[in-house]
Amino acid sequence: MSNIREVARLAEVSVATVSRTLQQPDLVSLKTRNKVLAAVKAAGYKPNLMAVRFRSGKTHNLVVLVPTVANVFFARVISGMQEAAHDNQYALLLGNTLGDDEMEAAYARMVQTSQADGLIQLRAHNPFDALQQQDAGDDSPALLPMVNACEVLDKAPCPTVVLDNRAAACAMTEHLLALGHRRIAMIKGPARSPLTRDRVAGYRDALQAAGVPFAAELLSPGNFSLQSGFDAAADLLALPNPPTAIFCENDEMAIGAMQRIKQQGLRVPADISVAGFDDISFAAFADPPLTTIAQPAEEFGRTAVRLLIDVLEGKLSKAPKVILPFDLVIRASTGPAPGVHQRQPDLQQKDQPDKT
Amino acid sequence: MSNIREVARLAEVSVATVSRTLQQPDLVSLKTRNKVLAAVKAAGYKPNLMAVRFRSGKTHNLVVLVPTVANVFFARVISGMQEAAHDNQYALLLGNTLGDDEMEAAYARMVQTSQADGLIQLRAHNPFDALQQQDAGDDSPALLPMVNACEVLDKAPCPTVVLDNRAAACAMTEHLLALGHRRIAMIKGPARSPLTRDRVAGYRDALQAAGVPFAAELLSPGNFSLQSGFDAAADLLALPNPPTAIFCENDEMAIGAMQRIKQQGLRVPADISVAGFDDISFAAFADPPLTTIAQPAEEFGRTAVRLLIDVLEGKLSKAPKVILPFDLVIRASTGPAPGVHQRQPDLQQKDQPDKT
DNA sequence: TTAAAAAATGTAACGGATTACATTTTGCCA
DNA sequence: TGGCAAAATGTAATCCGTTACATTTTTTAA
Repeated sequence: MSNIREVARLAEVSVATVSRTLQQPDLVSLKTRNKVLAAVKAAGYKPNLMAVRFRSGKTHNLVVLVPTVANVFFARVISGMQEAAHDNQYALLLGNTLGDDEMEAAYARMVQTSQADGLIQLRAHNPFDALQQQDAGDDSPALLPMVNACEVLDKAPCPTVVLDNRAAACAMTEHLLALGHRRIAMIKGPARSPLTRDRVAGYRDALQAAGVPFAAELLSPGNFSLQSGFDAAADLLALPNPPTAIFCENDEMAIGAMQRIKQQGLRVPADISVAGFDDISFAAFADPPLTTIAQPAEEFGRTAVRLLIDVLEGKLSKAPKVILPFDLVIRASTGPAPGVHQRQPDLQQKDQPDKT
Repeated sequence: MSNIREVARLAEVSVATVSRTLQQPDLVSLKTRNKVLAAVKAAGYKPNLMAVRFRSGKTHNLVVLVPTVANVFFARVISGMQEAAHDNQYALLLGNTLGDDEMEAAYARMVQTSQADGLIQLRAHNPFDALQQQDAGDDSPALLPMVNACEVLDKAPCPTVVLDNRAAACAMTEHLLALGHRRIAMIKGPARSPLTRDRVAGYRDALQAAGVPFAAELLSPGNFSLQSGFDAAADLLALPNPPTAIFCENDEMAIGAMQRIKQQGLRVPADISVAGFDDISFAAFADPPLTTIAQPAEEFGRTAVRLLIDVLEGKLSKAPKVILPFDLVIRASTGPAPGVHQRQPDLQQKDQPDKT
């Protein structure tokens, strides 16, 4: 591959002129500019971005730490990130960490070793914690080159992008309560996650407001996989006094749960209502179509990238906390509790899977 | 961040000794080595990988071109790539191209500009074609730093990893024929794709072998999305003589199609059998569980990465074509054709076989 | 026409690690 | 203990753009 000196030789100018022609054309006379551009073309010259970045100290790479790309929701988030990154001339380095702290630390080190400028974390964990703190004696404790999105730390040392999970879970629970349900189960995510904690809190808020006592046995653990929803539903159905509605913390678990319920010969929602969270594409095509909380997944990604770039460019002094809106999407998987006869089901607008 | 000169100063040695201590420790005496390592620790020194890579000319980055990460199958492939890349100290740059040639070319340029060493393409298209060919006068026409996987070009100028789509589609069609189906529809992928062409060919192979005439109206176009399966099924059901089985070229379309079929009041598989392709996680949790062709998605990713690294390291002289195995997974969405009562399927005879 | 200002171009240092080659130190044997 | 080979270490070039500063050319104004 030819380099800038080669081009300079061909155009019979200095390397500085070549560089300027490409970076700040108005500093170069038209005649010289044309000469240089011709030489560039003749030499098939492409600046070595590795060299540019080495010198500038900016890699224009962003690392994304995602528990698993195989999760449909995260895939959408990443899709949004990709879009925003591409628009800003950044590239995305994918870190599929499987929730492993060790692996996350390895990727975080890419920032320290100048392989990437910053990092986006989709899990409630600070990967820099595992690394020895660099120059702690700095006078200006700048923000970490990180953004925490979706599942966020309680006291994140960086900007965050988050949903009001508590309010969303509350809204869904209220929807179920309004349908007459009193025994409402929840299939949770991994226990230690703040996200799960918030959703459980919202669920309890709604129960309390309605004067429905909280029953610990209706809280079932899951891990966001189809199978875990299936298994948790089995446990819930085996209770002496099973629930009439199951609120799952994501759509995969809801689909798994519905599968189990139907296998048992029960009908959704006639016998048991099921609700999900996320509104992945499969939700609208589930049988019955799934009532869920729609999250602006792509917007999470876009916002996270934009915030990170702002941090990197020093445009932020404080770490903002962006709260994105959710939407209660009522489809056919939730209905009146058994025994409750069409008691004015609130705004029952089942949307067809016709619109994507 | 401290650099190698800082460490050299601290350890009172030359920069060369520091570099050797870290790269080829056996060339350095134990005493010096310890001194250097202490200095490294004291300075909190991390080699600037940007500099290392600039000098070595190797970025240790691989670009992945994927039509859409939101596709569950591709997400699994990427997951496998990630694994293999990480094992080999490579990082993955994600290129979500949405099937756009322009975008693909932009990512391919990253290889030319030394932002990445090589590229993996999951679509049947050579992104380097759009770029002006560099040094075509080379005496040794080396392999392109590219691997083409999943959806591959007919005459790929690089290693490929592929499924025998024709055989797989043939196997599934044979399964449906064995169940007594004679009017078997296929919901295709995008028309111009070799992958779709091969699957249609396999479908026709099986029909022909069974002496079942091919009917063009049973070939319905789709684009691998849930919605397109839904729409295509609607069209097929509206035919004067609708199919008794629908073979979809991926699981999403199959799930969409089942949704449509059930909405029409028909039963799967009692009235219509439905088969998919890919065996994504949702397939087993569909209602009914989906009969499909299982592909080793993660293995596609792993193999592609390994092959690419081999190319980059010059270990390959010719471009190998790796064919991965498929598996026919029979679940509950396929059953005997209506009217066929567990009998030998080949006793079925058409009264007036229309010649085409 | 000439001096001064403005525009264009050139020179060379710089960034951080690697490494060929040069130099110094150590180890060993006679 | 001298002398030589081997081991250890040092010096400086190199990778390739960018850019501060220096120099040359052109333009402007008097």
